[in-house]
Amino acid sequence: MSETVITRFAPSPTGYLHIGGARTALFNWLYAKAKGGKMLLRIEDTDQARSTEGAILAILDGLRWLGIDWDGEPVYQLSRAERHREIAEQLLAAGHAYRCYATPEELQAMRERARAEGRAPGYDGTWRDRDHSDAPAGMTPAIRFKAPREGETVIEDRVQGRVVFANKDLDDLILLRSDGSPTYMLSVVVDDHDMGITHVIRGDDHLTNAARQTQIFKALGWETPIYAHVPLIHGPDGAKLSKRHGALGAEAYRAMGYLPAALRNYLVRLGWSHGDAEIMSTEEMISWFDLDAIGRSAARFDFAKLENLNGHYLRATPDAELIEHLKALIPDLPEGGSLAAQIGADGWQKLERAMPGLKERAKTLIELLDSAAFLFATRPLTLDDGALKQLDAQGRETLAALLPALQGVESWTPQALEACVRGFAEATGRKLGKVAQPLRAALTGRATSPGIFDVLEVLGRDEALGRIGDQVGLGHA
RNA sequence: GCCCCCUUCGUCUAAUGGUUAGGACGCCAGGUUUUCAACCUGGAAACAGGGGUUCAAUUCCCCUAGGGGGUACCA
Repeated sequence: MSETVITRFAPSPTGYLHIGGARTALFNWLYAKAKGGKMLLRIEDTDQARSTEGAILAILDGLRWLGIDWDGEPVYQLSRAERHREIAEQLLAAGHAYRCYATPEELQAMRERARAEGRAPGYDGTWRDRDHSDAPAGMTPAIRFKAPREGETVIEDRVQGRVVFANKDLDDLILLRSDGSPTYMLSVVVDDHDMGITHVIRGDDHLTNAARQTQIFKALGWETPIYAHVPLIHGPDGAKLSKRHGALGAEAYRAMGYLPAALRNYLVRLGWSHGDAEIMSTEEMISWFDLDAIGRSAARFDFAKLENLNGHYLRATPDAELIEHLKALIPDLPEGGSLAAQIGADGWQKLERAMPGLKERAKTLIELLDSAAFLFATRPLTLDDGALKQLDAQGRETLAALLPALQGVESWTPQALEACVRGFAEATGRKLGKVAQPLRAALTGRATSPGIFDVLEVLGRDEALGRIGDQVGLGHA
């Protein structure tokens, strides 16, 4: 018998849902699902100066897009400030905290001095034992935690193993700012306790915090949650993820044309593995996921692998579903408005019919859209360099000879069209490629496209013959 | 500076006190082919360095180097 697992994802709304946060959310979600537990969402907005409404929305949207849901309503940490203050008072009354009257300037000077003397830059504990009556008049103090000075604090981390911190290295942190607002360190402890969090799965940038939080839990006489500190994700060059490379929000990956399922699959394999399994369904992820299989070293973000996975998921997704993804995506693209107009109602039908050939070749939805451009192009087509090369004198001559044969095709089906073109090639002693390539260029304006007989069919008799005519000088139709 | 964590092919990773150190992406070659993809076959590619422990270390221990995180009245 074991208690129900309750995890939480606790982003601070100072920016978008970045890739590291997305993976943390995914791990929390998977673990909760794997254990039949719950994942709660807590918005850590206690830094009022940096938290924004827009960031909250971006994070919630990002999670929804990724297909990660949470149990109950999100908890806004700021709304619990009263409770946090109450606990700070309780700590103060119990002698586990004290009032600190040091000014920011004094603290700054203290740090500089410590640095100059080669000591730890933490708070020196000036007000720890100093009498209350020494307090400067008219000043509201901050409340500091009276951290233990002797001994050590041990974290039994499910990922990192046993991590030991000497208490002398952990200084007296602020619990309540002088304006009475609670700090992150206090709020996290109180909220994790009150929300009944059993497992804290988060980035290993919080490892030191786990030690500090453990001390607070102990002072309060509360049981600590089980910790699992996951290594961070680095940029492709191994450096810390920054806005300049890789630290993009979920919506950026969406805009680049990645599928949520592909991103989930990619992310779950960053730092976690299940034998040789690479491509796995969400159900498989849930049934296989466990904390013990999370590695301890940081991973680099590799777009090439994400693209490969995305291509796989693109091919595996039903055509109609891809259409839905595209319809949702287009309005958010830079040229989305004009593109939507260009496609029109009739274009979506053509797109769906051409989808089997299109999705086979694309790595992202953006590529898919790009390769579908010929469907919506209007005559006469603009030819790219590759197409121009195919449509040299010889190519045009071939098309001119082929045109009558195509005009004579009774039923405009891929099968009939293929029979016609192959027959033409054979009869005139040409290799099929010598016919198919100029044809492709004339029909799509490019040198690459889905199978040429499918292209002919999707375009329809009139449009296809018109495009060929344009290239052999019979332009108009 | 101090504290903590990490180190297997270019990248994500598997495995093991004795293996030809496995898979995936990427790359190269070949096949297939109406193009491009996809697909198939093959190939190059790794245990950071140095000490120990041991009959035997990639695996256990120590040191060095390199990388990362933390060190706020941010979260």
